[in-house]
Amino acid sequence: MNRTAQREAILKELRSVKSHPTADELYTMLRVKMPTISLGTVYRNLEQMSQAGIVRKLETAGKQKRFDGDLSEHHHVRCPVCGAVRDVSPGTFDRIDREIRVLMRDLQCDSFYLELSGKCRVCSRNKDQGGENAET
Amino acid sequence: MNRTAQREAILKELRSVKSHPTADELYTMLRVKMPTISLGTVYRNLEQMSQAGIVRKLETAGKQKRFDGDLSEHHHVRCPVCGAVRDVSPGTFDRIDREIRVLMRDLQCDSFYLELSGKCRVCSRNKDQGGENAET
DNA sequence: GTGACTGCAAATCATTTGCAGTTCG
DNA sequence: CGAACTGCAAATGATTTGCAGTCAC
Repeated sequence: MNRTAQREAILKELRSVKSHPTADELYTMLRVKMPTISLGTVYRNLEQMSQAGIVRKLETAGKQKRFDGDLSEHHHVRCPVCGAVRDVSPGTFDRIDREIRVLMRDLQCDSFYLELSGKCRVCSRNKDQGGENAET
Repeated sequence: MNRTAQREAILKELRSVKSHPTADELYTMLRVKMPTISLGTVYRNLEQMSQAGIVRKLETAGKQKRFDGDLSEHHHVRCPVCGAVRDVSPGTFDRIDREIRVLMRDLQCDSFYLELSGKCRVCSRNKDQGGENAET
């Protein structure tokens, strides 16, 4: 894998945010500093880097894939209304993670994905009920 | 919600299989008995019935949504190679489920989705390595 | 030099939607 | 009858791909 300005910018941007952006969001963010970068390039590099294990492609529900530059083991909470994803403090699930891994052996599984669902700050505030634009 | 032949056929078919089919797979299966049904109708009804809580739309990874006619609480194992989904025997995770629900309170979450990843029977057999058509 | 990479545009895939005609209650 | 529903075809949205030119090593 070669070293290119685009790839480095993508990785740097992804690592600098906590928002688990989609490819498209990342593209928008990147264009500020690098106006000629193309969406295709962003997709290609994210795919490539997640194959290489440099970034993580989240297996979230919702149609758009989200990416995470933080490779440490941790779980996510996804807002069912707007789709935003936030981290669960690492450690919170340590005990549970261990127990799950034990069961995985019997089931011949080698990994798992645990996603919690809970409204984000913004969407809880909008208590105007909330049947408008739900995802999933 | 009206009662229509199409909707009943969809529900019956979904309940009769253990495969967690995609809308498209269901469409193919249904055409045998009901050759004029349209894919749009299958999508519309699955969405409608999952809203109504009659069927479950799975939050699996992978681009195509999968549906489950079994409403009982249980988890799934997804084959990372072919995307097939199978059930984990109910009960297996009871203890873990309870523990997760306790943590959910603190995190202001109201549900969670746990998906295990493990090769299905067919794909494990194909030990011709397996880098061909992986999903995710 | 040449293989990896880029921007761009067109293609693909899953899903959704508009519409005109049907069916259910 | 009027609302809910259907088949069909066209539209949408996310992601992928082909291509011709460019850059890294």
